[in-house]
Amino acid sequence: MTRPTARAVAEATGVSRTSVSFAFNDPSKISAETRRKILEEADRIGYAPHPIARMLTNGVTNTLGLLLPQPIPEILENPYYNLFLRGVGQVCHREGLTLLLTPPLRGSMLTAIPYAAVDGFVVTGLDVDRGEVAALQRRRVPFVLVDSDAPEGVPSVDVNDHGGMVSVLEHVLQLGHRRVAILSFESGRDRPDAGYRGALARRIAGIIDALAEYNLALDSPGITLLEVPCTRAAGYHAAQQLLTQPDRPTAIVALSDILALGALDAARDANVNVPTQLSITGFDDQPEASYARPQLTTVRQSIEAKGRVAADFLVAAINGDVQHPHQLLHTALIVRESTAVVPARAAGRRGKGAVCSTAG
Amino acid sequence: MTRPTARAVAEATGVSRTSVSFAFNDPSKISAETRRKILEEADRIGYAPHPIARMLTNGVTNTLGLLLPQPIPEILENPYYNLFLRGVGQVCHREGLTLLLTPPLRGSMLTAIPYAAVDGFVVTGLDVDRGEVAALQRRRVPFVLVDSDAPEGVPSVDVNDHGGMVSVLEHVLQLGHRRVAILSFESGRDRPDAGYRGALARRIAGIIDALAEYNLALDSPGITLLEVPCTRAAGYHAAQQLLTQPDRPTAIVALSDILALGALDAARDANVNVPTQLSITGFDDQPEASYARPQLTTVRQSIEAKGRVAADFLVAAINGDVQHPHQLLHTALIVRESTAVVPARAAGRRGKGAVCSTAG
DNA sequence: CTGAAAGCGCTTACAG
DNA sequence: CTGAAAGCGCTTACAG
Repeated sequence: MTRPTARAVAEATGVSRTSVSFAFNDPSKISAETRRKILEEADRIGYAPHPIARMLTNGVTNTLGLLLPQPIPEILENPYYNLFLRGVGQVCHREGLTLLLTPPLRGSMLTAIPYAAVDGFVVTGLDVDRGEVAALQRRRVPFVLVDSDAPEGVPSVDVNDHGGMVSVLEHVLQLGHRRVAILSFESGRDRPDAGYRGALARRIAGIIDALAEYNLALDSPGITLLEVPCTRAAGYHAAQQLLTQPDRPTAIVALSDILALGALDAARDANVNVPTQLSITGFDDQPEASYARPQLTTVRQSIEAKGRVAADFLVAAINGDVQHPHQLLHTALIVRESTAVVPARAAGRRGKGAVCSTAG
Repeated sequence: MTRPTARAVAEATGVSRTSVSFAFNDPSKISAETRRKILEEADRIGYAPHPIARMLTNGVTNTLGLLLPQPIPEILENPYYNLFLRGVGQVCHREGLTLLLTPPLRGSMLTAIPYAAVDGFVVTGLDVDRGEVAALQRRRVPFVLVDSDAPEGVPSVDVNDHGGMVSVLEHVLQLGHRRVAILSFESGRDRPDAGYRGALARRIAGIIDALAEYNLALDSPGITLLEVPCTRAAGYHAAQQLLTQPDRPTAIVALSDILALGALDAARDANVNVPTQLSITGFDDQPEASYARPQLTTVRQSIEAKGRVAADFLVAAINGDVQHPHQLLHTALIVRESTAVVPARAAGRRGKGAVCSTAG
């Protein structure tokens, strides 16, 4: 019942364990006949070199680790990660590597690291504030940071979150919308006052800057910021809430397509026409965005490219490349069918409201 | 630049390597003070026990392997695997395990096995004909077979493919359809004459049985069987082809939702109304099936449950449970909006065609 | 409570 | 072309 070892093959074949190893790893060092005998016996008893012993000796696992911020089932619910995984998977395919999904252990991403048999990590969703990067560096394991705030000495991949957010919000404001709900995914901050980090921080900054051009701010009347879990259902419920408010928003700017699609569902069920009565925008440009009806106006980023570039950087780092490349991928505003000029009635109401408040 | 070892910690702290190991694995065996000193030094130099050395010694990896029939990027394009992975992921989460995605190595699933540092494999999409199972068994690695033709001594999980297929095809035939295109995903057979295997074989058998009730067969006039890659695009193109035929089918029965959704896209673009001019059915009941317009009539199977049960069985096998459970999950016909009685014109034409052929 | 020693299963210079 | 030996880094009975 116990696994066959090289010793068993060696004894049955009458050769040394060295020869058995050579049969698998360097056939040029033994005779063809010896090799044939060894492989035949190995096949017969089901022997293959123990992968872990081999990894220990060779110091190579041929496995890329993907350090995740949430348990695997939650990660896979998010289409974002599906695309990201594909990008990483492309590199795995090209390089002949396996991919280890490494969720947090006892609630901590860092704790999971020393248990993973990998050559390096692609790190996504890490809160990089409190010494996490330093801890990672001390481990002497190659890694690449994605969508974080990477310090100089660490390879990293990001997208132009700030620019993307500015462009979509400008688009909405140009259409005349002034009652705008920002639908954000949860920040993963420990405390509400901890401040935003990484990609989300850059998107929020983009929102603030775009609003400022119109003399608005996050706390201006008519501007709302909601944080919800990053699921279609959460987008649905948040939008449902918003649509029942007396002075409901004329535009919902979501920080993720999945949230925007949920909002689209809610509008349909509430018989609110998009875009004539309500504009909705997303972020990501996932395939779903163009399958939706109306097709979603959104910010395109190539999530797949992000995964691919991150894995490329990791492979380079594993191969001893001492560069620490930072790549910033571009974003682009994709205007489709889900945005339109603010409804006349709402614009009128807005005017009236402004007069009222001036009078009051 | 080299990784710190237990020896380094031991020397810096003035204790033996044994004590260092105990500090991490069995604190009860050393004094609290000694432990504190060791952990402090370990943290300072970034030491943690080498995961691979630990795996070799302990004989446990805390990793589940998922043996895949295609490269990772292709797998992730298929929403089926997303759901399946979630099910497996749930068990990983519950048990505190990581998940290794193991694609074929040099084109072979079997070749990939001896390189993976895992405690066992969930095996999906394996062609179980030619001794693959025997090879797997000889390795003495626990594994669970999914959607295959598992022999008695091997844990396995399947769904009622045959019954599901019978019920959906009966539904379509009862609605009067006699020009029916079966849209199948590719079988992965080496040769066209190799015969179907596993789940696909059972579905095809279900089709044949349902047709037989109506005195039809796969090669009856009006019945078509197409094999295409399992992607939305392939479903689209296949349906596009079918819809331009002179005697185009009045129903498309797809063996997968993703194919059916592609067919739905094609019908919309060809201005063919579903279901009044064309009925379309799927298989799986993925979330997309009910988001689609019209909502898709399909066969429900719980892909997620399949993954979960398979992983449960694997965990049991790893824990030395010597049972070899086989589980057959149920399927159910879900009638929604994409099926309707055969169009009168087509029914008429069919009648006329029959008369003609009799006359001819 | 601590330490010297064996063992997990392999690979690979090195000597023959 | 083949074999004895060291080493990869750890864990854990066992003796002190």
